[in-house]
Amino acid sequence: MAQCPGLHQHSPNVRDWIASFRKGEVRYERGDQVFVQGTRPPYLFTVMAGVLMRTRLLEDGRRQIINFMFPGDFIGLQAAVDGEMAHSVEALTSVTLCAFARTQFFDLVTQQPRLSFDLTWLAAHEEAALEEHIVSLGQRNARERMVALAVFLVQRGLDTGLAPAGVLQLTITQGQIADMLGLSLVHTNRSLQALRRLGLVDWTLTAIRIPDLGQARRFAHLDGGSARLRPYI
Amino acid sequence: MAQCPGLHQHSPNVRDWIASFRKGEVRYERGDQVFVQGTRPPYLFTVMAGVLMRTRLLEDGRRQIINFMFPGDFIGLQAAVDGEMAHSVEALTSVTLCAFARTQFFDLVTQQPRLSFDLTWLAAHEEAALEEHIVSLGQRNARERMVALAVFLVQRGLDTGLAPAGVLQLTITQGQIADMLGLSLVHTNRSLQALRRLGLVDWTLTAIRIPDLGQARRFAHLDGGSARLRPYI
DNA sequence: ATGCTGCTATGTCAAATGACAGGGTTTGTT
DNA sequence: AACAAACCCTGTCATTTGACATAGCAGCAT
Repeated sequence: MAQCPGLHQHSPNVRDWIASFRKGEVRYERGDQVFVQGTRPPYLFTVMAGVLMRTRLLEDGRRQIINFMFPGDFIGLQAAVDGEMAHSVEALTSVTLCAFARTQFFDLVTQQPRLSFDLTWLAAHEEAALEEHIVSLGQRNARERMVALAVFLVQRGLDTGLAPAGVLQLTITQGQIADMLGLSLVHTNRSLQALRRLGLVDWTLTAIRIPDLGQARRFAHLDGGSARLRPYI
Repeated sequence: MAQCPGLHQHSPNVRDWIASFRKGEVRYERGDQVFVQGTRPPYLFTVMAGVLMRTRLLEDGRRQIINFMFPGDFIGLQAAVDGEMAHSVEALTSVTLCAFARTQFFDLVTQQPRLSFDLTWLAAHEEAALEEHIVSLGQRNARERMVALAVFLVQRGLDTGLAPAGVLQLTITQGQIADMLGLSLVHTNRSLQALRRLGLVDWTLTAIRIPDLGQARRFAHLDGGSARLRPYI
């Protein structure tokens, strides 16, 4: 199993069990849909490398990006207990995923206490991330939202070793930023320019650069997040 | 343990284990803080009766209401794995909670596969609810958001037997609605009046009335949610 | 009665954000 | 070279939402 800095390793016997449980690795390229909203996926995944996004479509075409997923994240928890997907998952970079059969999910929770705890840990932290996103959408204006998102992404990049120099190399279009933050594309563009002029965040198509993380955090009214060791399933 | 319609019951031995695990019942009145953001609570809770809300404060006084909690919900998952609360929890009605020691949380996940699965189920559904809320905040305008929230609350009321006649008796101020939907109080007031005039939702201080649930769902671009049997921890 | 508190309502104006329309650049394809 | 497809950028104007100030109304204590 691939090593990834920032993620803890399991004991040998847990690793054995994982090895028997997993159904192999899958690879997707940027733009590929891993899950499609409304379908019943037979497999669940763990992200081993790459970045993805979780999106939700309304019937009239509006799209909301719910969150981004980094190495270590579990894809399909909701499908695991409900069957049908309420959102889609799409690759933002080349990704490699580790696949599990959905029907075995119950066994995982039941027979592997340690993994079950890790799963709970991941679920709790995903919830915390969504909470933060809700605070952004509800209370912060366009610029604050952008800075908050940029800080979040760079922080996750740092945690998972994807942003070694404090610069996250990740191609996200302004349209995607707009759909994540609930803003129009035009307003997103203007706000990004403003932040660039202010020297707070330099966000281009292919990279996010934050000159001063502390200053950015203060601007967006974020409390300093401490790095955490994420579990790996 | 109190019976609550819409929640499934456990087998006798699981009930025994729960009985030994729980530390007793607690009662709070409207306005009481069950958890305070930034503290490390020694207890976790299950909601047995009543309604609460989860809120998040920014240092400059802005407040975001994250979600509402109904009977069957688990309070403190994030504190269980992290220790420190990222949000506050406040009672909206008289509530009775079932308390567990936080230090025993690991035992619950480890030793009770069935309960561990239920916990995962609850976490997944809480995540889905937050997802829906994010879609509201990001993509829906003021009126759509309000209708979406009203439908969500009435649906949860129906599921948990709190809204027998399709009318949810629950006192929520316009200020709270505003803080939930990320709108100003004044705009919330005007939008509520508009919805009342349109006959879509009649939301007063003490009750939410939706004359035609299907129509309301269509207005807010919500897909019809099916009732689910929620687990009880 | 008086004042107080928390909540809902209204009027007026300002600021944030969205809609539409069009132009520019890069990249890849034929 | 010509074209097309994605992007990013800019100008102008409309709409949504927020800010501020004020009034009314019920409950409640003195």
